Amino acid sequence: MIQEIPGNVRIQVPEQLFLKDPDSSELGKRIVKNAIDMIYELGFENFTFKKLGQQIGSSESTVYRYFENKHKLLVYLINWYWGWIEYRMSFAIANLPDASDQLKAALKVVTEEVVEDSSFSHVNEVLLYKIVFSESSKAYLTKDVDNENKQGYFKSYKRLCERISSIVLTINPQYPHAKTLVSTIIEGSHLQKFFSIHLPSLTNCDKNSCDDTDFFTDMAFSLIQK
Amino acid sequence: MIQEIPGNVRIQVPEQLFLKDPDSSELGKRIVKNAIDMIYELGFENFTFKKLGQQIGSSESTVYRYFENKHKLLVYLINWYWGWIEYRMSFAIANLPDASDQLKAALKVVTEEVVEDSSFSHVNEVLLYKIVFSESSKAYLTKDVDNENKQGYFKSYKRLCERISSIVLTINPQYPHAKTLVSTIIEGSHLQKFFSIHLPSLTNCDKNSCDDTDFFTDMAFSLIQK
DNA sequence: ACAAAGTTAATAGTAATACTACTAACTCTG
DNA sequence: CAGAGTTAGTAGTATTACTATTAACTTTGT
Repeated sequence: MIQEIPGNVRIQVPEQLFLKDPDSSELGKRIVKNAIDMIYELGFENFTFKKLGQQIGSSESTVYRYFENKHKLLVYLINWYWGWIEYRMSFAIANLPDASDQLKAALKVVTEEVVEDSSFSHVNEVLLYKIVFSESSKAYLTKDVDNENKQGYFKSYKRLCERISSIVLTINPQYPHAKTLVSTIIEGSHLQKFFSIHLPSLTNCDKNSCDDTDFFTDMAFSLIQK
Repeated sequence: MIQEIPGNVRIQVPEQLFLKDPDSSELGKRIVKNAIDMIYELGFENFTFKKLGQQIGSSESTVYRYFENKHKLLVYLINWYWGWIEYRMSFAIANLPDASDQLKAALKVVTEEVVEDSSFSHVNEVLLYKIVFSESSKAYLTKDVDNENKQGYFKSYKRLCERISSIVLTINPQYPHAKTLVSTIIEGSHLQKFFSIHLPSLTNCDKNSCDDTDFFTDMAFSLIQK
């Protein structure tokens, strides 16, 4: 069940990722909405600003007025996604007094498949989830990653990992691999989802119900409690 | 310690990945050797056949005679890498009667950093390892993955995972997540290596001694023996 | 020995992509 | 309603991925 997000909340994205805030105009929102549709349809490599311009009945350079290049647009989308996940996680763990319950709830939000569009925004979260698990590593697997990291391109992701790691450390302050564990779980869960669809011989997950939440939750607690 | 590979052994790569076997000529070997150097130097995105042609004192189209495009060249290199790893793994587990010892040895080969060039071939394994952990997921994260999979582009990788999974199942035939566990470990180990260098806040691994073999070995045995 | 056949590699392209400079038009402010 | 600022479209350029053609060299059969 996806947490309903109230109308007065916006997912914040680091402003160095856009030239003009796509959230500030109708055209900007259409750019983001259609970018998600098209990256999902075509894959990131085959997606171009020219095609996007055509799709929104405008021109290539219009898109360039919002985003410097398609790589930054991808990074923008991924930051939006992690911001959204962190928001949902905050709700999921709110008022849970026990750290183990918090970790369970957090891992559920992070590893569970997104199947429902929360429709609180112009963003289609179901498609964005599919983009994230099949394209998001391209955001950091570049030669420019160190520079981009310095400029805050991965802020949202790092903050989310940091928050979950701190729950782990609440459960066991002596556990020395909290960050390694959390990043392995988050990326691993996306990987399994991708494998279940495209390379099924590499996973035990089923295409239709890739339920790896149990697997990764079990992994976390087995390793922490030692 | 890297297993010395005798001169009469060749790492086999599926032949649909090249137009002319680069192992069959001096020029082909120079193409592969320099491709590894340049992909490492420039990153896969900035690497082009034109630049490679210049590097080897030849032309772009010469490279095209060996490889259909740069994506296939990357897939070729990655298949070579996994073929090489499987070869080393075979040696590492040979004559070990106990399945748990076999798994330990296999995970060591798969997760340990490659720091020594075995110099049995024209391939620089240290650089190739760096390419694999920072570029290899681009080989399958494409829109054409299903088709490429059918054509055997990921053969070597799948065979390696299959072999390690079967060791897991020897230890515990009831364990239902053998394949998920193995692919999570292999990809996770590369991810941690990348993070330790470029996004250190996402890992507890150290840049200089990213020793995640213990972490992943512990993970495997904790989950299997339940 | 040497013509025919096959192999190899360089030249010179094309189409598509990523990105930019410039200009026209519209809008907001005093 | 003049002038400043904003927005978006046209028309480019440089680079990239890839291909068609041709020239030259090597091998093979008689």
